[in-house]
Amino acid sequence: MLKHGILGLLNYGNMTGYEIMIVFRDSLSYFWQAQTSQIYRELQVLEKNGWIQSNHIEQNSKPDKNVLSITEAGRIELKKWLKEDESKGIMRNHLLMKTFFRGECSIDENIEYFKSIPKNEKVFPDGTNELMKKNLEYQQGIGDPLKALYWKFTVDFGVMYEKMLKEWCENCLHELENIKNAGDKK
Amino acid sequence: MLKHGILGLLNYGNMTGYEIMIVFRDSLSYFWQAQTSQIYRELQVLEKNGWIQSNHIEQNSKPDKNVLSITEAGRIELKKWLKEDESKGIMRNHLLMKTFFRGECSIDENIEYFKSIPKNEKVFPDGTNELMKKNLEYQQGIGDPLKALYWKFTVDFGVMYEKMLKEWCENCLHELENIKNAGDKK
DNA sequence: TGGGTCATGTAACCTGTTACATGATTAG
DNA sequence: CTAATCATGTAACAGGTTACATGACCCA
Repeated sequence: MLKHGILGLLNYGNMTGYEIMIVFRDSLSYFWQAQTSQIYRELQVLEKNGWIQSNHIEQNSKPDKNVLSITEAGRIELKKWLKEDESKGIMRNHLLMKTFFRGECSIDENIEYFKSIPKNEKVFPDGTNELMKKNLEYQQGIGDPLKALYWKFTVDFGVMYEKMLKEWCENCLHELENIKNAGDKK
Repeated sequence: MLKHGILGLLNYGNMTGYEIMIVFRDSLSYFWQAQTSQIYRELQVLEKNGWIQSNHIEQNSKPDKNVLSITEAGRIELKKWLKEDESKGIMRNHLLMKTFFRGECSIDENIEYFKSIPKNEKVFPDGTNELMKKNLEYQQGIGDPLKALYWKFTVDFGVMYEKMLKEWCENCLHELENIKNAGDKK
């Protein structure tokens, strides 16, 4: 999946491993995190597969760099990946795993727990405005507003997710407070 | 994370690796999938850490089994895990990664794409009723309705998530159809 | 002179996936 | 007779995390 993410970015234009890392950090990190170490490792694999080419460029006053570009085989692979619908529904939600076992804690502790989630589990730590600004920058780099639309869709998802999470916490809190009050009256 | 999930289940009662796999498949798989191979490997680590004990039981007419039980050290570890709030917001959304790069496909293809998502990305492939039934069974096994409440919270989350996903797809479809119609008129 | 940016990675480890292997019983 | 259930795993590989290493330039 990361392989194809990198491939997709290189399809927009040539980049160094470092620049790929920046794009991940600024624009994709709210739904996919990638460490530099992982990016450089995947780049080796992508090159071995013949999906990308690297071009060593010497620089003065800065370290040398490897500029990566997507190959024709890489474009074919990218299209192939976009067409297939795995639809495996891979989900690994750390938050729910912890929630599942909260019965071990007291109701008061759990009320605090659900109050803290919307604060801690922010999808966009710097807000969506920052992200939209970056989006616009990249859009100008790409030059195709239709492509940027799909970027926006993923941000929309994040916004809706954050809202849903807040609602869920409120619902859970109501139920817990009802139980607490019922217990107090007895 | 899987380690602590297993620990949490063993805290409800003694189980074999096989039974842990069943619980994952029937009750947790909509937010966490675990292969048997992984479960057995983690069980070895848990035992090495002194968090669980295994008790070999010979059976006639069935293969022998290892019944696992949580130790005092395991209970302490479980509580510790529940208290700490990593709040790393680890998110790795395959769906959004693919959406992000949909600009490579035509609008018509993408309309089909967003129509297919609610069908393919079902959180509960067998519906929530099945899950609630299982939940009730386990609840009777545990004997504590308050603990089952947190199980229900996680199901609530799944229901809300599925609903949100559907809405998101509809929003995306509207935007795409507007663009398509604007293009047709020209 | 110290921290941030640019730019590259390696090594060890942990976690998750896929494929394979065994073998008895039981229900259709 | 065949498929499912019970019950155990191993091996190899893929993907993700953490820690470390290097080094120059630029700005305050």
